[in-house]
Amino acid sequence: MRDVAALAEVGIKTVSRVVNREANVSASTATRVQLAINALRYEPNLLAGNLRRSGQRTQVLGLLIPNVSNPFFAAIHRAVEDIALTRRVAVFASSSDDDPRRETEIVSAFLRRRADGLILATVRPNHQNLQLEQERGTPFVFIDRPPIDLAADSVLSDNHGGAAAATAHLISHGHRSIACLLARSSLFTARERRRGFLDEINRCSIPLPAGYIVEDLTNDAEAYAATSALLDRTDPPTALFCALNLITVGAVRALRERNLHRQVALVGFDDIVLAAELDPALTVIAQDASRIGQLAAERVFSILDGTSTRRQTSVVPTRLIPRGSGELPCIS
Amino acid sequence: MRDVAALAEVGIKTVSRVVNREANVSASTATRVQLAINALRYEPNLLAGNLRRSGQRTQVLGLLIPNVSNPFFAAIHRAVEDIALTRRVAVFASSSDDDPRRETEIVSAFLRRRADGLILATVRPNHQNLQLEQERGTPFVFIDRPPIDLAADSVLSDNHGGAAAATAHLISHGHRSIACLLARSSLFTARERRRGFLDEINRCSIPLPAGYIVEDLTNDAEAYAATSALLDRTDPPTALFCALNLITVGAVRALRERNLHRQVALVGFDDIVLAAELDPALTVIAQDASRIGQLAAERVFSILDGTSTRRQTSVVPTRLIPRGSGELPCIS
DNA sequence: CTGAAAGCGCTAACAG
DNA sequence: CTGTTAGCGCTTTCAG
Repeated sequence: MRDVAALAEVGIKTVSRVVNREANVSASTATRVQLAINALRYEPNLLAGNLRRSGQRTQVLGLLIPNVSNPFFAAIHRAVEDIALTRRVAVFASSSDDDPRRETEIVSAFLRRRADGLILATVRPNHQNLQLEQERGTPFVFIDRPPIDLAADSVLSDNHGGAAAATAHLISHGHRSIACLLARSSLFTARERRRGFLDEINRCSIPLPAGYIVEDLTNDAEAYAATSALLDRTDPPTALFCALNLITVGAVRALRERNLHRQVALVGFDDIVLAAELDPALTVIAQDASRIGQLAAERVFSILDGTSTRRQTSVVPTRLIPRGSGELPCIS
Repeated sequence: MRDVAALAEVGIKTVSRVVNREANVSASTATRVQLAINALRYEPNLLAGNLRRSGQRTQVLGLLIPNVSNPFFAAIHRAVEDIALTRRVAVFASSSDDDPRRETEIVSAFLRRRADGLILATVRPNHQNLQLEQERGTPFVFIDRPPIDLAADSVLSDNHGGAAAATAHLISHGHRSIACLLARSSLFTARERRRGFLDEINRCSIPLPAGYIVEDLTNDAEAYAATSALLDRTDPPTALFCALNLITVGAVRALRERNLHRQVALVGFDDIVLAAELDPALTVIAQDASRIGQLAAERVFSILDGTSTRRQTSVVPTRLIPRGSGELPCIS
């Protein structure tokens, strides 16, 4: 900036004014400065500027998700990025692998870099450590999973409603023998979907044999094994509710291997690429990832702007997409 | 930091030493400082520190890709993140939507934030604007697509080899009537895959009717339409080479709609979730996205470390995964 | 082993 | 309309 000022033969503050499009610069001076900027290919140092700038804003958001390459969370990431871009804010996206230690490390890295706000899909069992930082004015918005012991904003999917809708859908097609495959029960989403499933099962007085609820599935291989075991029972289920996209993939593989994919009904949670091209096409409960990301980012900015009045928890609706696999009738 | 120093009753520089694990601090002083840090929940301001720190490193990388929620590029992102994490470097990931203007905007935002290095999947027709910045010492590594008129490192897939292998595979299964569906020809990858396809077609003296090469497909809907048109010809192809994951999705839909999916062979470029569960399962040319991301990140750091001797272009091999759709014999 | 002074590149507050 | 001075939070340099 000093070099630009020297070349344009003005004070350093005038350069600052031109760069920040402040008022009180004559047109002729402004063009002279702009010429110098172009000649020197000067890019202002945003970091240095923000150090002194009012509010100490860094124009940076931190986004913590289980995996940047998980389609659901990548879609959230994209939505956050789009909202941030309208305010010229950049986004740090990091993968926690659902590991609490890694999460702590990453959040600390965001804080060291003075991110203006954080959007977190957390796995930590508590969030007391964030309270002080929150009181200092850093907005925290929790997505997909609520904070445990911290009063903070959150944006969640309607996990309970979606799971209940999936279960009701299977029941309405005659099924009375429905198994449920779930992710790690330490995850809020897994517990909520379990609750939705059970509530509907109980409401309709559907019997639930021991072992029909399988929990703590972490990947498609485990889901494949669990589905295989279910199908090989003497009392196999006639329908499956798969409460996670990766679980659906594993279950489909097990069904196809036994040539049962046209007999055993299936509803998955979360939409998947090519789901419509399978035979039968997959019936799913779709989550609105874009909406979640959008709401979370808007929430961060409204807290930053002081527009947000009080803490909110938003629940984003899910949508049942019938495509075939969930409409297979009960044949036994 | 001043508050910590006051509480621990030491000089500010001593706090700095403890924070940065520098030598020359007595154990007793160190613990006193550490206690104060914990009490105040002090997080050092990395931005302020980097302003003066030698080398002016910000510990930040900028990653520009077409879309953070595209599975191929999201996998690259994840790999870059993992390499960066080992050096405590954070990653800005931004989506260009393959829009040159948006790309320019994003690159400039990275530069203003003084990213230590940039990894770019570019769509710009020229890169002269980056030359000065490169000479100033900022490492640029191009992924997926090489820079046009800038001497810089790049990490690419073996597009030509993969496309040739796909084509040879179809030919070896008896096909003599093969259509090729391609992405925007402004993209390096599309042109290379076209070249691979054509080279193999010519090498084997396979006839190529007019219209068998469809270019500039941007999404699955366009691919669906283009495939439909091909299949409705009086001389329809017996095999398809789909040079992009989204194109494969659209083509599969068109085939299934006509109930031709078990007759017309198909090889796709890029692997897809559920590809193995389709009927027939999809034969694809898989790219090694993780490897691309890993190599690119390592390259950035080796330039930063001064370890890299001279500019390199790495070509990451592709791999043909036969699953069924590419092995359908020619029946006409 | 410890701390005071200077300064990274920029903006805030004020004076001309 | 323009420039000067101080200082953001930290690291460097150098003197105790």
